Amino acid sequence: MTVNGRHSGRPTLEEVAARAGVGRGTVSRVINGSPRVSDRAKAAVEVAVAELGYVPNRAARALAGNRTDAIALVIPEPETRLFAEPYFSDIIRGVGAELADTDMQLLLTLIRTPKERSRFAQYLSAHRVDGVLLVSVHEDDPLPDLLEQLDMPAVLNGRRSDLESVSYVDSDNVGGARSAVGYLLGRGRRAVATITGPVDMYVARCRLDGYRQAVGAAGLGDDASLVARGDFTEEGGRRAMRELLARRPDVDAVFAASDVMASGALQVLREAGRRVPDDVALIGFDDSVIARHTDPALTSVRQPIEEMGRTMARVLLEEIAERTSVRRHVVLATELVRRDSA
Amino acid sequence: MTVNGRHSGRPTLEEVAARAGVGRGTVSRVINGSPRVSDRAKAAVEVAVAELGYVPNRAARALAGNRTDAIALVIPEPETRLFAEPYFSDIIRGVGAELADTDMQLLLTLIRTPKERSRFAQYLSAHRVDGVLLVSVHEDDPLPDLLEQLDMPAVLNGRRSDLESVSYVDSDNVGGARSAVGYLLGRGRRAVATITGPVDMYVARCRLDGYRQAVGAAGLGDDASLVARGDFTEEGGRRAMRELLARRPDVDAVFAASDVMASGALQVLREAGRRVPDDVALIGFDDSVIARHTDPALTSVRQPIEEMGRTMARVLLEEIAERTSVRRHVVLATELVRRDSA
DNA sequence: AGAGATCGTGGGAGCGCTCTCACGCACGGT
DNA sequence: ACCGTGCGTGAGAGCGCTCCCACGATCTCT
Repeated sequence: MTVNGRHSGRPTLEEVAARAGVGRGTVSRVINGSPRVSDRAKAAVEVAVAELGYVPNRAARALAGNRTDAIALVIPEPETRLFAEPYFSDIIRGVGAELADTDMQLLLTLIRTPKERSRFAQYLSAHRVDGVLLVSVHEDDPLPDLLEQLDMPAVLNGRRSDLESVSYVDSDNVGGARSAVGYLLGRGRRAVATITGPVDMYVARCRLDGYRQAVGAAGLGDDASLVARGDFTEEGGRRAMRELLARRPDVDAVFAASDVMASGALQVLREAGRRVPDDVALIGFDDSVIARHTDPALTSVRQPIEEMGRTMARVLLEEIAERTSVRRHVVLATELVRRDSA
Repeated sequence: MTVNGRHSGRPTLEEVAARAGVGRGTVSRVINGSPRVSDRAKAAVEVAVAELGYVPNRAARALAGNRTDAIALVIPEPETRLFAEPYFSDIIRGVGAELADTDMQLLLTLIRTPKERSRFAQYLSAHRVDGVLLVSVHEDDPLPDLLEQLDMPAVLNGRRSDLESVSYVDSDNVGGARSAVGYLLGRGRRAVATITGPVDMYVARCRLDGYRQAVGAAGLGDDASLVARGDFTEEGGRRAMRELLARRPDVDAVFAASDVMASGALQVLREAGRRVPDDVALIGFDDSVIARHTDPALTSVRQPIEEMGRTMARVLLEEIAERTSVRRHVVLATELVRRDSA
């Protein structure tokens, strides 16, 4: 049941050429959108392509053209679990949306063991993708450096530090934290505490910075007794909140650097008999599912995750297209989503 | 520059062969694990491969071998949002784990528009993947039929009906619902209601069936006034719960076919002044993040999602390996996770 | 001991593209 | 009229692999 052909497969370039009455080269030019083709030839080829239902063979193209038309989305596993839940799918949604009109393929690569990491390095040097999207980079992650060294187009989601050299797309963690704390201060709260993430994570430091900036801008001194260290887990949030309550019984607002920690803090506040938001206002970060389901629902800082995914893909495609290795750094704005907890 | 000289790329099969002092064919046999190679030749090749850091060129292999060593994970978009959030990442985690020791690539394909759907169909007929993993099939989804028609190895996550012909991996929705309801009955609840999903979804019907089986087994009649229809949304859960409360003020337990609906029901119960679990016991389904963060935390039926992902991948690989198209149907057990709501 | 069967092996013939080059042909300028 | 100059074009030469066939060497079995 092959169209009218002798062999049992998909039509090839050659067959299209024969049908259109042109050479292989001309068909190739039309397929790849080269301008140096006469209108007549182009039309003929397009007809033949349509009639035969021709679709280029990716492998052949990759082999001849020395490219792959594929990019990898790399996810270091340990992270995934920690993530605010919709994060992952939102990033993918964004990347997918941006890639939809391209014929780039999206390869998913999970890395959870050192073995898989080195496997991936090998993978990269075998040039099996045209570019890499790296989610949730750690400060001590060697992958970005490897990517840079191999001169492989790459875009990080987040960055390792202020000095990040590899291209990245990040959300404005500092600004988000600052506006959350600013909001609390604006509502007359005076003893505004914060529960931080692990301070060896850049993103945690940024949120703490934002807190400090807002507090400083309000003319309040930097009071260490209002800063408790968490670790982005619920239990960590509980612990930090207990600490805060012990140190500063007068606390009237808390900015937690993640919804998960805020959720933990909320439990402790309730147990301690503090009403939220009446006695203590509470703001989280991430605007995750959790935020909508706690009682009261959490006011939280939303990151434009899907937009980040889209931007990452766009930036990567640009970087692949122009072969120069100009780094791009994009920081997207966050948004304070007001609910009931503050 | 490339003919037989040192070119600037990765080592090729040919170079490995030269270095090992054997022919191209022999190297290929070693690489692909063919048994018909002498130990001596095999050792020599392995040394050469290691020394040169040889990694086979995927495109060349695909072109010559007429396969791709890639499978697609297809996600119909409208669904994704509905999903209990960790679902998606858990499936991916499972698939990834199973694929880790293979050199199969995982391609992610989002389908959100009819245009993308037809694009994907074309993609399939161009044979760009060796197999397909299809998440969250709808009953009227034409994709599985297309897959079957193209004779493309495929595994569904869930099934369209009892008569599903394509291979699938599903969780035991009927059994999960039955055990949840059985648990409620076992604790002495007598007016056990259920909030169903949309009845045009197979999974929703299964959970309703499980409910009916448990109620029937307890010798209680099938009481339509205890069945309220939801739609897997929170608002649907609220509406159904109000309905239930109006019809049966004596209701003392509710089995909701999803955590999201259970969360909605919980709000209505609280507003109505019913204590959970004292007055009304409540069980959800999915064991999602939400379940852990409501107050009280939801007892819920857990699906082994990651295990489903793993199984899907394993089944697909088998199906690709043996070219026969024997269908496989795997149903994995669920587990009742007891928390505070029942 | 001879005839087959079996094994390991090398290398030719592609797989379906892209790249490149050289060939016409139509122009413009002189 | 002449010669460039440019454009559109066809086709050869690979890209790096797998498949397959044929070859000699070894191993059976009568």
